[in-house]
Amino acid sequence: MQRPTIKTIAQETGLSIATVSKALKHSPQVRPETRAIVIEAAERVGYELNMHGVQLRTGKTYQVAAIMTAPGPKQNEWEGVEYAQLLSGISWALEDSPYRVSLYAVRNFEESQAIIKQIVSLKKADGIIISGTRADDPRIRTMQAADFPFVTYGTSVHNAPHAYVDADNEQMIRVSMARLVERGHRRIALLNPLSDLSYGITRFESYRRALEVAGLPFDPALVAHGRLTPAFGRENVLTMSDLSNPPTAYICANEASALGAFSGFHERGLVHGRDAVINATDDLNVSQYFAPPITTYYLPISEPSSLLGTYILRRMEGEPPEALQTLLMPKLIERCDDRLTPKR
Amino acid sequence: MQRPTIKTIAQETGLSIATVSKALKHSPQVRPETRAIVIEAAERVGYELNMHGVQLRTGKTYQVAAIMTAPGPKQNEWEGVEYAQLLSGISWALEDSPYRVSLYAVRNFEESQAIIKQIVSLKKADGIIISGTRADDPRIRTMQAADFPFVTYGTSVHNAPHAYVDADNEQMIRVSMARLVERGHRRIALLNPLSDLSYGITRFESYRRALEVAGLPFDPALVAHGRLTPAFGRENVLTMSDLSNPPTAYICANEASALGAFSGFHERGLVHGRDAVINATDDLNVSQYFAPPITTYYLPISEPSSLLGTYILRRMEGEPPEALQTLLMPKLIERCDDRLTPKR
DNA sequence: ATGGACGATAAAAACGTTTAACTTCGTTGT
DNA sequence: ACAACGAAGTTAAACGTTTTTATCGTCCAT
Repeated sequence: MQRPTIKTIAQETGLSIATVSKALKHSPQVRPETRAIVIEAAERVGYELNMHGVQLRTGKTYQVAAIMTAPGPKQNEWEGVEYAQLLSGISWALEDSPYRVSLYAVRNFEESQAIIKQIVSLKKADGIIISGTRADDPRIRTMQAADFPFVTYGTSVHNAPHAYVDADNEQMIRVSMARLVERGHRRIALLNPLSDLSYGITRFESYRRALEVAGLPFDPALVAHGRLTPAFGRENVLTMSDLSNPPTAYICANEASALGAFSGFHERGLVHGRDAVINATDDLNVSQYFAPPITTYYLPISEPSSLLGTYILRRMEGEPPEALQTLLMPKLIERCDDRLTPKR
Repeated sequence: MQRPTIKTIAQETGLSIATVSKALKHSPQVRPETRAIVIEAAERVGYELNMHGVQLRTGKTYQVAAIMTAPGPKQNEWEGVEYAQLLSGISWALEDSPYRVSLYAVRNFEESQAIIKQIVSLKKADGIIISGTRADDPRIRTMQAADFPFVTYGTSVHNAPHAYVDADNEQMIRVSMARLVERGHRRIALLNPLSDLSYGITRFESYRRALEVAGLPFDPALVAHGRLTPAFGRENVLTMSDLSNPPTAYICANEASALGAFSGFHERGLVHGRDAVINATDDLNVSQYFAPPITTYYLPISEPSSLLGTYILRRMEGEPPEALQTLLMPKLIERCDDRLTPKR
């Protein structure tokens, strides 16, 4: 038995395939009674739309390309693990649509640039979702130049307005800094993402402004930029704690670097809460299991990811990008007082 | 300017589209000189194969469905994070092929079953990769009944032979147990995955056999089955350490539960290496950052994931499943002596 | 010379859908 | 009474491939 097509239904009902096609997509050109007959026949024979025919005819792919930057296979560091949840969130948001998530794993920025050019020029997808945006992101320019629907996880600074979802890094750092200063900290370290990433810049600028507001000096030795692995967190704690005037607080940009920071504490014999404290941003709800649990800004990854999904759908429907911009404020979860208990 | 098709090349060269098509796919029916002309013209006009035409004509989708079971969006526990690396590994393995990874995120086993039936019956992909296999897995039966190419991450017990990749859980537990027994442990806890998962059963059976070999009694109170979240690790340490005769070693099935176990240690005031030790399986190389670092069996996730990719390719080419079965032995990384230092 | 085989290319059909253009027929307005 | 119109369908073309079948020389054996 062959799989039924609209032709099958046409024969079954005595109508033409054109009418069947129109009936199935609720065209006003076909009478309700006729449509009912078609629907009935379709169900009876177990008809399912064959996307290949549609794709060839319409040129639409019904694919949303998710570009995932992950370090190469040799790189066995704990990085980018939140992508799993991100992808599933996007996938669920598209669940009731005809769109599917098509995965493009790339190793670095250049590759993502090349892939995006290819997707855009060869129309390998109808929409693109990217992350790891830069302040001035050439990929965004590529997609905008081709008028190609896309949503970014992360903002950009110098690009024309586009659809995005991001955590409110500016506010997060501002609040975080004020809270630490209020608790007596004067030397606060910032473990930041790579400095070409947009949110790295946002966080850094917010940090500097917060220092100014608090009347504290800026010390470049207390700021590190890098790939947010545990190794990064560990190494920076090791070097910064060796300073003559070491930090009493570390703000880590994610849970991986926070874990690494703990490892550095352990190595140096530092006690959390006595010698210094660690605060982090966490979207996997994992830092509650650290020993001790730490204060975090928690943004469940499911929120931005489902937004990314719905935004790309709406963007592909033609909604203007300005209407599809959201900054989400992570929730402060205070698991520590974060005041240092004086050594005695 | 329209995108060039084989028709464009046909006009350009004065040949028919049939000849062009054959030339491009290296059919022996076309003369080398003719082929050269076609290739030249194709490059000159910038021709790229339009997959939609191919798909409609041949019925092939050039999609590999990756079924990813992740807890629902409400469930904000750290679980399944290794999927990110797994997916990128698969994606890279398919890079030089015309195949793409199409992501299907599901919330539970039943959903994955439904999705697979759909993919198989509606030919929404040419191959499927699943994980979380059960001892007797109905999804495997579905795919085998339809003679549909697939590879599993994880073995099965009662199903007909199929392509799979897995860690050698039997050996891993056997070696792990022998090592702990040798170091004086008599009460060894097993924090195991859900008992309907194939590797949960493998691990459990290996555990029981190892106890027998060592002449140790089996105590059901020392075995827990569950979703491998940090919460699971934590809770089991809390309850097991309250036993009148608590375990002196915990074998955790992944890094998430090991992290949770540490959290339980912290809560109960247990010191790693004095009161008990934690060993774990780790495929993200993260447990080296625990405080203290623990002994783990490390299998870089890139290995199984790239194998999954190449296996599904070979399976789709018609290679028999028996040739596509691999158990990978994780590498023991001893970061602790794991002998208890006696309290004094 | 004739017929057959073969090698190289062309013609045409097919995959399943959408959609522009056309037909048919009943209704409406004048 | 008749043109104009609208509603509801139909016809046919098109999307870009692959593949079966047909065509046309050319070469070779008879």
